[in-house]
Amino acid sequence: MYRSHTCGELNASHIGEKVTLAGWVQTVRDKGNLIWVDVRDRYGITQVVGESGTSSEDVMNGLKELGREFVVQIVGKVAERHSKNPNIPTGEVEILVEEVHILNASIIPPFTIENETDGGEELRMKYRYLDLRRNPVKEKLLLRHKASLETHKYLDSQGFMEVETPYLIKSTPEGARDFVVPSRMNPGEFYALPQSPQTFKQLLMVSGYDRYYQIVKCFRDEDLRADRQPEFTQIDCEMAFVDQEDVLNTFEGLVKHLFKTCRGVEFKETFPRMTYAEAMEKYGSDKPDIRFGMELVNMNSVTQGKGFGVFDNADLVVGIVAKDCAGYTRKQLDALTAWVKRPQIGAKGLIYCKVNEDGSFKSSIDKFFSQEDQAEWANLSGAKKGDLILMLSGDETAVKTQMSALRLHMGDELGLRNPNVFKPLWVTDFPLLEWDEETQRYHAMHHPFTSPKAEDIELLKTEPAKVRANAYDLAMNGVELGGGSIRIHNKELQAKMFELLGFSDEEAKDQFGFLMNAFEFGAPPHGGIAFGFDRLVATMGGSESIRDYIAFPKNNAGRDIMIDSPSQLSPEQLKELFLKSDTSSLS
RNA sequence: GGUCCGGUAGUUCAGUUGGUUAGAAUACAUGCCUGUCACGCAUGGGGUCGCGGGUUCGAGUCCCGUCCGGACCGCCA
Repeated sequence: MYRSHTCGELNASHIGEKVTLAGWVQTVRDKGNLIWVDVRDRYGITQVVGESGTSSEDVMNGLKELGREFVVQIVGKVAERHSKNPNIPTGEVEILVEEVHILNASIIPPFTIENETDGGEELRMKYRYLDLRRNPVKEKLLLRHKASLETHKYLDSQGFMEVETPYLIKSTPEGARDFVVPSRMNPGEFYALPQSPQTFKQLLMVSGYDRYYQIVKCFRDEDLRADRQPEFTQIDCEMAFVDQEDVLNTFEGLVKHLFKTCRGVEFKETFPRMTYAEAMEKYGSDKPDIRFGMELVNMNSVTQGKGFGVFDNADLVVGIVAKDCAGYTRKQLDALTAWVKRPQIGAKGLIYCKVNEDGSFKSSIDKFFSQEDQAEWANLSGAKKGDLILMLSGDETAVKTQMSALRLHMGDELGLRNPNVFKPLWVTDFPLLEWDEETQRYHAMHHPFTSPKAEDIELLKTEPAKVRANAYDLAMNGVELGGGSIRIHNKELQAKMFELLGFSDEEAKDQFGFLMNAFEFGAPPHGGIAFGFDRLVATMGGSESIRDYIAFPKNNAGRDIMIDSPSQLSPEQLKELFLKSDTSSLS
């Protein structure tokens, strides 16, 4: 027996007991005749102590040998402390050491294994197994575990059945770039790793498994972000004999359950809903952060036709009101202007208008607009005395995106984005298609299996861009947590969709023939949703980055710097896979 | 494919207008210390200033290139 207790469980009730602990040395505080060692494991920290005179010489010498992160086994008696430490659960007791066994030594760790580590990001990732010893990281992974467990519990309680689907599947041209795997047994052919189990879960509906779910890895070979990894986890769900209302209600239940059990946060109200069109109009985003207002205001009617060319030539002049910011200094306004002009945002400039406390107005374009004009701005935008109006102008789509970014930036700057406040929002009625300039064809906005709204089907022939889909997203705090749709379950309509998306009959049959065939054997009406599990957990934890919620994440170049992957293959391996090692043609 | 920021001791960072022997904190080592818990005190070791080239009497500092890391745009059905 290596241990009788963990390092997190001893308290005053154990005083006098003889115990054996095992764990890692957190710190040694050597005062010569008195040596304390903090022993740490997953469960906590327990202080052990040796005292010259009381403890044997062996014990004193043994304790003196210890260094950071040594693995030790301590045998001793639980005693009440002379001076207690109220900061830790075991702070009332300590172990009077009788035996010290070094189970393994450790070299000096490259960064301190403490809550507030001195290690930088790169170093912590390189030695991720050490980083994982730290409390803050451990707690994030525990939250993830808890969320996973509660997802299983909840969906099981609702009659959902988990079914595993294959990871080695077929590459399709739609959507994200596929990760591919060469097939040794089939020379020149490749599997693709799934971007999602989409087609499989639809086939399961045809099979009659009318409530399916899976917590599943998905793979997309696209560039990374703080909230995007090439392999990530989804809570993937599908239901048969449901309409959109059924799906939304069911999974609103899941999200409520998770926040209640994992965070102690209760959503009493039904989640608010907003159409895509409304979200774009009010927030310039399909995943608006509604923890704060600062809605976009169309200022065209009060800014155009006054001889200011920049506004007159714009499709859209859009404004937001920053509460109580009329006191912004020139320096602050210049910084905001520089911020929106960065290439990532791409605005040409930023117009401001201060609504002063005395009722006067001060804008960057006083030359073109009178005090009366500016009073109209305040009136339309709802700006009050002491507020600041910020305006951007230009092409409608671009300027809304820019203003959306500025709105979030102002929200951050004004402290309106509290990570411990959670504001969910269903966004519905997404467009079915979007025009892609590059390929000069329509792309499915969600995916090609999404059904159009019944009342818009006629538009498919005349104005495809205006067709709305039975598609929905769950946004929370400006993050897209999940999305789904009611699917097409009719072969003819599915064929029509492929046609609209520029597939020939041949291509559609070749790539999705199995699904089309299945639809001929009695496919039930069905629909579903998938949640980004990493994002969901990160959002619950109050973080915008999912990396800390993944045990072994990749860096922003898609590398795992700990195991140093990806890596090259030997010529023998390449030969076996019918691949050439020559990469010189790449440059 | 692109934009921005960073790279100096094991680690986190400072380093002035280009100018003497590159500093601090922490970590580490040694010694002292009987109630510490961020222990304290003293002493000590520790540097390819990412790499390559250039400008200069002189480069951590300026210029060019490159590598690595981070954030973002494009991309992500």
